[in-house]
Amino acid sequence: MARGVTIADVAARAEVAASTVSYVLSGKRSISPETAGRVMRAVAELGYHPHAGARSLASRRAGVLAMMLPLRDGMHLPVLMQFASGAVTEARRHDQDVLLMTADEGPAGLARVAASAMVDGLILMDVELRDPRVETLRRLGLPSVLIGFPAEADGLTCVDLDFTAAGRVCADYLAGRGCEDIALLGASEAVYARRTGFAERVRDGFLSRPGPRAEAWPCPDEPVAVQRTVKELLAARPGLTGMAVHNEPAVGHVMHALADAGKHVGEDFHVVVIGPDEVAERVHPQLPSVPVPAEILAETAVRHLMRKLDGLPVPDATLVEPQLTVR
Amino acid sequence: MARGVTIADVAARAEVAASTVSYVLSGKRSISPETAGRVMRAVAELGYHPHAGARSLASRRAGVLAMMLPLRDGMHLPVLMQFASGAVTEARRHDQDVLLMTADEGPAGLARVAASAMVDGLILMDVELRDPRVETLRRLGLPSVLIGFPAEADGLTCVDLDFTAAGRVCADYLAGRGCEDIALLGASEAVYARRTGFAERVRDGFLSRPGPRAEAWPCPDEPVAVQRTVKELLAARPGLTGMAVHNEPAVGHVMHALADAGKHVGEDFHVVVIGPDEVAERVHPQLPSVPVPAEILAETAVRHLMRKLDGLPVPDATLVEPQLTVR
DNA sequence: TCGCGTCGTCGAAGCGCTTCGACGGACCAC
DNA sequence: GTGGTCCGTCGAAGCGCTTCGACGACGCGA
Repeated sequence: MARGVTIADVAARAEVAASTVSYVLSGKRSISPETAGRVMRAVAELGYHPHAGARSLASRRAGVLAMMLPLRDGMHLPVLMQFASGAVTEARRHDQDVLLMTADEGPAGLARVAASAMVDGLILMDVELRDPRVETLRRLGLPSVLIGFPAEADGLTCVDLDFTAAGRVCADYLAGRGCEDIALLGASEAVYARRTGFAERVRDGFLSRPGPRAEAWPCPDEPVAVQRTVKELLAARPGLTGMAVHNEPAVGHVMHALADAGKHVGEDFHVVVIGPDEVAERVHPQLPSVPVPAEILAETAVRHLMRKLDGLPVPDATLVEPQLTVR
Repeated sequence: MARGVTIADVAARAEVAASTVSYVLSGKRSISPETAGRVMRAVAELGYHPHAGARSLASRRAGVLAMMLPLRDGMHLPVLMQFASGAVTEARRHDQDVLLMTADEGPAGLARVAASAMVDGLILMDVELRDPRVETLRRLGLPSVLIGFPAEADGLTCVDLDFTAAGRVCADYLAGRGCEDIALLGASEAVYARRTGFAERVRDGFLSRPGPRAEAWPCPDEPVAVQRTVKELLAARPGLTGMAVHNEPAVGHVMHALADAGKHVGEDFHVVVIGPDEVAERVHPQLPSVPVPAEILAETAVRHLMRKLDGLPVPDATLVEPQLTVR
């Protein structure tokens, strides 16, 4: 491989000054069409790509966005991946690259990438109510967008699924199937205790719908416990005909327990999942679901971040509408 | 936020030349303990982090690895995510960051990051037998490690699960449970047709075990088709008592079909999954599985890549041993 | 005593790019 | 014709770092 084509090579070939090449490429000064043409041709012929380091040094813009993902537990892996994929795709549309960080780097990691001018902005995923990274973020002044809402969100740009609406959509769906007695099988108690954010909001939305009699139960993750919980729920509410499940690992076991209890899902009993499509597709029968729209969230986050980098205004809070997929 | 602490600030505070600071930090020349101590103290007090762009410009090392993931179909999302996570974690141990790229950028993307000196090396995931990126990679001479094996792997560094061994492990497991008549329910025909790599290898490994009577069937992904396939298989092989399933979306439906056919999995019939833990855990009963060891592959890949960057020798091909998880 | 090798440190020269100020030349209005 | 504006282009000055060569100071053997 050649020792790297520099702007000087391009300039020489196009018979202009290096600064002219720079201006052609950035469009920051007007250049005559002939000159620009010659430059562009030279660029193409030489396969020139500006040296990222040099560019970031001179222009104080790295062309890179950092994305910090939670990597222990927390959100569901496929969703995370969709998110990452969506973010990269959208970032490339803005000519940015994406640096992947894991949450275990914590606040120090943020300080590091900020101080080293390695990235221009940051997307922080899976933000918890009391998140130590948020304070660091404020102090660093690094432009950022959060997925999720911390307790004190003032001055921050946050994006998330409208979980309240998601809960309501599920209740609506069940009501629409004629259910008059429904329940939400939620996350485990631990989740409610920890990041008291979306789990509550789903519940509130679910319970807010006037009409059917509704109730919310927390639900553990382990197979046996799931079966027990379902059994108890059915015993406590004999008239139950519909259920929303907001607990991915439990879905398969819920279905099993319902079958054991003699319920025919899709016929005399209705189930809707709040979770990824895969989960809802891989049980029998396949279920309707309200997934976290990871791609949309990612795109929105990147778009907002780019606007901030360009000094444009963005809304503080953005709630994305849930979409029910019927199967 | 301050306008960035530079090496000059550190030098001033430690009362040495900037070059001395640089040498302390890189260890490339010997520095007296006293001086080094003063420098390190200044670094800590000022919270100095070298400017990544400047460093890469001057040293021709970016401190960044690129990771190119397939983002349409292909590998299973959670595995990809585990992989990404493992790679980032391992990369940080070597003081490297990870840039995320998607395969849709294709060869041009490789050329771009290579020419812009944005990254020092590359990890290419989910390499197919005939992969257009491989040729570009050869031409660019960018140090790289592939996950998967292309048709012509000479001169490349490749890492992958030993799929043949994985197939054998499954056959072993079933034989160990006393099964004398077993089958492999594999990927859909399309997968066999496309990236004729691991699907075949699993099959060969599975069939290679002497002992039980064994056979391999391709299997579609759609619920109904899965059920039909299982039904046909059972009809064709009435004595069948064990099955390995190498098809993630199908697992749940296979279980359903087996139940319909009156088989009691875990008792008179045995099933083992080649796929992620989640899939095997979320059916009833939970199944033993041989997952793709994403973290190990990622770590191995990063480690190999770092060795290449340091000019050390690495094996051309590395096959990671499969591990069976019994539940 | 002198010369020479070592060690620790410094200064300066880039790395490749952006950006600022300047400078001809063309064009316009008077 | 003269002066004032643009317009398109250029040259040079950094951006913050690494690295090379040099240079005192010191210790050693002759």
